Amino acid sequence: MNNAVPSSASRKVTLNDVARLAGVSVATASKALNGRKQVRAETRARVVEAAEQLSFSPNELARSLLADRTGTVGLLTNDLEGRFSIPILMGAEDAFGADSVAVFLCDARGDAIREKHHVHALLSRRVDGLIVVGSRTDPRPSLGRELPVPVVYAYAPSEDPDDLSIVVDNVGAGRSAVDHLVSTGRSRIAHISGDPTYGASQERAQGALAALADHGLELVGEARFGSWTESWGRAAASMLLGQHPELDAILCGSDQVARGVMDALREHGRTVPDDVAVMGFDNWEIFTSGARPALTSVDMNFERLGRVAAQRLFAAIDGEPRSGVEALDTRVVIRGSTVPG
Amino acid sequence: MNNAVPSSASRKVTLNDVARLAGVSVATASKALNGRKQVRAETRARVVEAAEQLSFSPNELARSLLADRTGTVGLLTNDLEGRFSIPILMGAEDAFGADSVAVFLCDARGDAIREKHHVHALLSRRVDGLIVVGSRTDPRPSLGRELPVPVVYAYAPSEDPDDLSIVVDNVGAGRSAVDHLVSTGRSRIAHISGDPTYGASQERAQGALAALADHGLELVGEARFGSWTESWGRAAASMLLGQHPELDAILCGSDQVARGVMDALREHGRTVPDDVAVMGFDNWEIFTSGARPALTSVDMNFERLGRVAAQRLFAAIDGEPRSGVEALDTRVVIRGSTVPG
DNA sequence: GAAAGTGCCGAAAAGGCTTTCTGTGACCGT
DNA sequence: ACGGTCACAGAAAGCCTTTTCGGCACTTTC
Repeated sequence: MNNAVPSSASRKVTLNDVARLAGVSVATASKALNGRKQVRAETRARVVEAAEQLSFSPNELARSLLADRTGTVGLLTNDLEGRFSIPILMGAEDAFGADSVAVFLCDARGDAIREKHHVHALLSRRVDGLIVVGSRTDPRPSLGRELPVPVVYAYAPSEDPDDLSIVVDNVGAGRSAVDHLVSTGRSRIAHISGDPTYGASQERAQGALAALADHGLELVGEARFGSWTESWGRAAASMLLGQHPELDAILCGSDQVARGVMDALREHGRTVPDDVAVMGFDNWEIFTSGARPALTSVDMNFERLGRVAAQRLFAAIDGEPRSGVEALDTRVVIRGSTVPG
Repeated sequence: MNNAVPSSASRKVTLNDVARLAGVSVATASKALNGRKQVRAETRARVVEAAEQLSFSPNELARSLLADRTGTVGLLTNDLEGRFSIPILMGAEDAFGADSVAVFLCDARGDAIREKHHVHALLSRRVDGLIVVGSRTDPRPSLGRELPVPVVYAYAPSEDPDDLSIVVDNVGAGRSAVDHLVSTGRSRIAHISGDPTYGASQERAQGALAALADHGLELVGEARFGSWTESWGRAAASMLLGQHPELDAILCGSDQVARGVMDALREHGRTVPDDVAVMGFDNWEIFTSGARPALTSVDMNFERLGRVAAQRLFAAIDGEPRSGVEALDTRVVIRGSTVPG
């Protein structure tokens, strides 16, 4: 308000300042700093020193305006407090290699209007590409084909098969879970999953059944669906134990459900893993490590998902678009709830 | 490579195109679209229609270059997978009102080098300000006073008292926790906290002791410190119950610890809340709601923290800087683990 | 009926940078 | 000594938008 003192901080040093200090033109200064060839070594040195002395940092805005590339991508999520976007974001950050690219993060909170708004805001800031992260694995509407930048869908695939989507192989995850249980000698395996309206729970169950069939086995009782909560796990496990006391393993739809299941087992006097093996999905560390014993779980490799999505986005930006759904495999993390010791 | 077909997407429509289609100059087009006064209504309408027809979206880069404001802030965190940055980010997004401001998110992962790098990258993209989120409540090094944009520290305060830091009032949180327990008729209160090297655990304990003193009470036994884990909670509670079976409440340093404590209580045949009340800190919903009964906890109001940080940052950008540490109060969320029913 | 005022529009500059193109002097070959 | 390279530096255009300023055609005022 009162004076124009620039907040006592180094104000706006531009290439012009550098050039003046080095006694050259801006053109030469630019070329010197960017390693262009048409500059004498001695001149370049002078410019570089001037730049350092002024701690010059080029204005990326101006640069982007010219280059028509901002080195910026938008990450549009619907799951900010959730489990998926954050590891995916970290993977993406890794893949981008923080040098060159920065990530704009927006949360649409499941609202299509807000999503449109964010897309528009991101585009007007001229992001080079978009990653869209869904909150569940079910297909989601495409942003459309008319966007001026490439888009990669992560976790939740796009409904449009011409888009590129990177997802988790939930069927394979179900298979590998059963494979693991069978490999530890279990044969009377039950399944308590989560919310039946989620594609993830259906797919995991489907994979588990397929694997059981491959091993010549059948599920103990029916697969049970409820919600992704501990209390559902407890309730379902209690019922299950009453009806099928012979079971020797319970495959749970998520780590949270598994925690509830383990609680119920303990209350029923069953021991884990000697008597009954338990495993979950997601490998959410705060749940797996707090369990007694620590919980075996299928890791969804979200960081890798983020990395792959970022790589694909890069490729598309560089003119190598792909389309279709790419499913990434998962990984069983073995802990005490399935193997003793 | 081969052809110049613009990826089958609407390529780069500029104000120039709009102006040409509307039959006016770019200057007029700009004024028309920005609601400036010096344009006839009829002309304005023509421009607006042309803009819509071409689905024109102004290039924020050019605009920012001119205005020397980007409508962009950087959020620098060290806790991406953790508990704090995300709600803070959401609060900040809220406060900014997604219209005008977008957030660059960077994770320094506790590495000072990486942090410097990110700061530089954000500054070269000309963010209008920075929010720095720490991973624990202990003071952290300042980014320095020479930055060209305002900085607000959130959760972890800056070591430099001339910086502005927004933190949680952990002492007050400890006080209000004890106040709640006392108000439900408890008088033999024990405290099992987390990692003693964290300022948060010390401050919460300190607040709890002060409140007890105010009520003419003393802690049952000593405050016990360990780690922020369920297993520590179980172990500590078992010991505690052996030494002080008379206790009627356990205040836990975090919700995770509280979960462990509740497990131990159940195994010792103690009931919650009738026999022993339990409460935690953080109000991490996945822990509080899974507990039996649901866990009373002190909510740290992270979203509000984010909102306030964003508001202060805005004020600073607009030339109203503050400094010092601003502590925000917390809020007890009462559930079944302290009151029956 | 001339001077002043009004309403609307466009030319041009600005913002910081990169790139192309032009220019200059040094050096080469003949 | 002269045309031709070559190495290097600078002028200027361009990216897209906003804003200032001047201009133009009117209308109002005495």
